[in-house]
Amino acid sequence: MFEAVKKQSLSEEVFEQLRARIVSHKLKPGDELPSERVLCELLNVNRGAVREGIKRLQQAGLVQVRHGGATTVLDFQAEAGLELLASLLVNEFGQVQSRVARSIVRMRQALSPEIAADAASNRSDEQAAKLDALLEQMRASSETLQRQYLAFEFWECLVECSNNIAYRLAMNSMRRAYQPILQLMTGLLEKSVQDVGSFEAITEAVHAGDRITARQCAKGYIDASSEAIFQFLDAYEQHNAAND
Amino acid sequence: MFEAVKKQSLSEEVFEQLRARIVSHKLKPGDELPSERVLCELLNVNRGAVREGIKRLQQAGLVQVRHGGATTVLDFQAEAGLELLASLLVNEFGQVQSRVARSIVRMRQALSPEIAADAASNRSDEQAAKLDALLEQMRASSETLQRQYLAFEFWECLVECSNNIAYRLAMNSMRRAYQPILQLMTGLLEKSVQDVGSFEAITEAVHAGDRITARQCAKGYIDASSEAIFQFLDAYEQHNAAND
DNA sequence: CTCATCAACTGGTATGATCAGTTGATCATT
DNA sequence: AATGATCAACTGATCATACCAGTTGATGAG
Repeated sequence: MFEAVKKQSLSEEVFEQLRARIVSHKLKPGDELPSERVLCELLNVNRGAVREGIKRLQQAGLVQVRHGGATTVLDFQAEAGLELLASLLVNEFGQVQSRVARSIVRMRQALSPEIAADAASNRSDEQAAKLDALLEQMRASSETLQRQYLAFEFWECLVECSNNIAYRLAMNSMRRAYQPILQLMTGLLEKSVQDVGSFEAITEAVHAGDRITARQCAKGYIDASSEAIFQFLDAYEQHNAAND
Repeated sequence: MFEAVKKQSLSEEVFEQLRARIVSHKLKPGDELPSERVLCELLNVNRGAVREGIKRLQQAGLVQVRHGGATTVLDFQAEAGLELLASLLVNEFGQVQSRVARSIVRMRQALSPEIAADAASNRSDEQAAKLDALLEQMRASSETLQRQYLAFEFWECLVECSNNIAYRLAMNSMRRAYQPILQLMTGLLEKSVQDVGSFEAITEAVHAGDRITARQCAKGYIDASSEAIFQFLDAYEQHNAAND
């Protein structure tokens, strides 16, 4: 019903504005940012705010700062890390970039079977028990939305089972990217979420430590769910193309 | 021969110190950072420097800042993005964390075949030509080290061919992590790098747009190379365990 | 016990001065 | 002409000191 009022600090605003200009290529790699003192004037904020915003750009791999020289824009495709996905998925006009969406779904599709396989090899007993608990909740749940959340939790848990920190961090980055548009996907994933059987099969294989079966079941599930999204994106692209 | 002298800014120093304490769990999730004014005293720097450092921590997903309240440490395993890998691979004493190394190699192993498959589907003609050029250089090259660099370039190019921004950003994050210890791996990868045949087969499949073959060849190559690293890590772990 | 108030924290913003690298023009030396 | 010193004019980096704004918990009136 209610939601927390958004309040953005000045440095965040600075970061956002510059980030948007960079990812939209209004500022191209090699371009030089205005000097901090000039940015203060342009954005009408104090220099500290500008510097803090730039520090974040630097941390995100979007700019290079050199003492004494100008701050230059980097090629984010070559330099930035996976967390930039969240910035790329939705463009400046609020439209979902279908190419980015495809990329995310595709990467998830590529990783999921291997995550399940590693989960089967590496899970601890408590982790396996947690999978069981989630499965039980899924069986008991009737609402689609809740089921979807449980499905995501199930995957998070599988990632934890895999004992692979890279998988986990990558999933964090991907989650950050699609979280804001999750409600768009409800209904789209309805069919695959109702398929509790796949989750049961995966859980069983993970319990048994059966890599092969875990991988296979996960692949079956994730391929179907990915395909649904790809088809939706096809339609979405055609719709956008028609409105040009 | 020569290398650029390193110089670290104060805010970077602040960031590094806090980051190290967080990833080493000296500061646990939920812990509160000292107030900015206190940190100034402790670190003997200006408050601006402290704030800039904290902005970077915030950007990295390591802390949560609340106006009026204390800055709290987040659970980086649950919150941070993939670029944190670089911070995790080497611990505070300069030792490589083999669990993290395994994670990286495993993720690379999981992604590479799919990258090759997508490259076969999506490559442009110029990208395919670039693969050819790299392959030619590899054939001509005799030094192991140079070959290794070319091999990495080849993979970067494949990622570019895949037209998948998520793959690309993920690879950036992983590269940042292992780049600093690349020289440790020379020799380890010697055998797989000398195997130009695999690269030829992948290139050919990508040219032909043959997803299946591209995936298969890539898998063959990456599995062998990963296996070599895993065996090394086994030995490395036993060596470390023996010295306890 | 409830609730308003307020003091004492916390982070956020503002200003202005100064330190410290970088760059390019200038000019004397070779 | 080539080299290297010097200097002015940028750039970012650091500092000190205010003050604004949100949070928290103790205090005290009702």
